[in-house]
Amino acid sequence: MATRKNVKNDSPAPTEFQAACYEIISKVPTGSVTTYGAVAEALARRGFPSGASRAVGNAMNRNPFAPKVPCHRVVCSDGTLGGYAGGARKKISLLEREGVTVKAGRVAEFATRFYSPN
DNA sequence: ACCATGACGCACA
DNA sequence: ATGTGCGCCATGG
Repeated sequence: MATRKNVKNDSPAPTEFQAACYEIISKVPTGSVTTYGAVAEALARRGFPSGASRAVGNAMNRNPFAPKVPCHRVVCSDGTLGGYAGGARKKISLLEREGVTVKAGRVAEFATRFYSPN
């Protein structure tokens, strides 16, 4: 039985940053959405550098727990969808399936749907 | 240790 | 309202 350290792991353990991201996103309720920037702020409150919205996107992209972790509920600050590892189409499906309407690549009633993580 | 990449955000024109 | 450019941070090679 090879020791873990000698085995090449396809699913590397998440960094502290990523773990924090996933934890935060997990709190976003069904039917609501949050933004990369909002998550970044929550991270800042947790001691991480502020303004890491882009890094958050990176973490989502590498999210090994998708769709366990609802990363599809994370959109851009202007209400546009942003990206999705499974394809934009997929992201839209998941959202609408949860009651979130997407119109012209943008979340309908964005301000109302928006959820601020803590 | 350095350079390149990317699911962002914001200011400007 | 739309498009372009620049800045920011965490990762991977």
